[in-house]
Amino acid sequence: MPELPEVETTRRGLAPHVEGQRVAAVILRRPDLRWPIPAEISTRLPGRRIRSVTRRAKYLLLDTDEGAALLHLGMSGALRVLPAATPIRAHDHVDIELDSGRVLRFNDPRRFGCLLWQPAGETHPLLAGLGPEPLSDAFDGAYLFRLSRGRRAPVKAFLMDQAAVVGVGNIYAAEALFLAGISPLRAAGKVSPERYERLAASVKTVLAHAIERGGTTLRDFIGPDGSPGYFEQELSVYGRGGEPCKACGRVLREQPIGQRASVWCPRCQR
DNA sequence: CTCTTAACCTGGACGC
DNA sequence: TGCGTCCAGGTTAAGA
Repeated sequence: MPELPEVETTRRGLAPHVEGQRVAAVILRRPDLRWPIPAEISTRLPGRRIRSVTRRAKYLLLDTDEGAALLHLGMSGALRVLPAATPIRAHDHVDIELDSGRVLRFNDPRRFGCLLWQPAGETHPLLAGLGPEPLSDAFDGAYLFRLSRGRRAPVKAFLMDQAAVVGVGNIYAAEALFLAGISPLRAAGKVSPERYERLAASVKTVLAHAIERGGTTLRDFIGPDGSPGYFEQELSVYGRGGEPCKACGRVLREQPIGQRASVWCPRCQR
């Protein structure tokens, strides 16, 4: 469930406890997540020092000199740093034990997440086709406008396409489109350059603000220290179908777009 | 290419 | 209390 802000919140919480630590052991309790966990996680990771914890799109990378452990939280995954003796709970699939005596524990009820290995100097195939980071300078209105020409899919689906821009999921796509005043149903190829400037700026604003708040906690998400995120208190449209628009009072419309629940204000968003 | 659809898996909420 | 149904923050694979 985590979108970019939740993954970034996880990264920031993890980093101080994980960076510089040597991996003492890896315990796999459930070797089949979305994909089987490759042998390298058991053979290459133990004994290596974790140089840094980085993020690309919604993936987290534990970087070592030999390569990187590549983690995705899927819809329901969570990473926590815990004392080594912490009792195992349901869906605690992987432990990465650290020299500090603590353990990095991966819990994922739905098992849509993954734990893969990226050899040093290589780019994992899953990372190869990703679009730019939304908070980078490479992502702006001109980029969105150019890429969207000729596209007939709804702009909301375009915005959630990780090949177009990474990190924007169902919550923040809805919020950014509201902030930009653009209907999620509008064809991506029919949005003007001016409105794409507004959309790019809205995406950056919404994501940066959500990161400041520690992400959005709806059901599953908890930060690495066990605390919830506080951004849900500021959601304008997501999850508010049938309720009044906070800007104009009009009843918010709800309708699936691309098989994802979508909410928007028919007056504020055109 | 672009776009749509089904599928992966589990738990919680809701209606009867 | 129990059971069936629907829904959920993501992503890929397959097909049109």
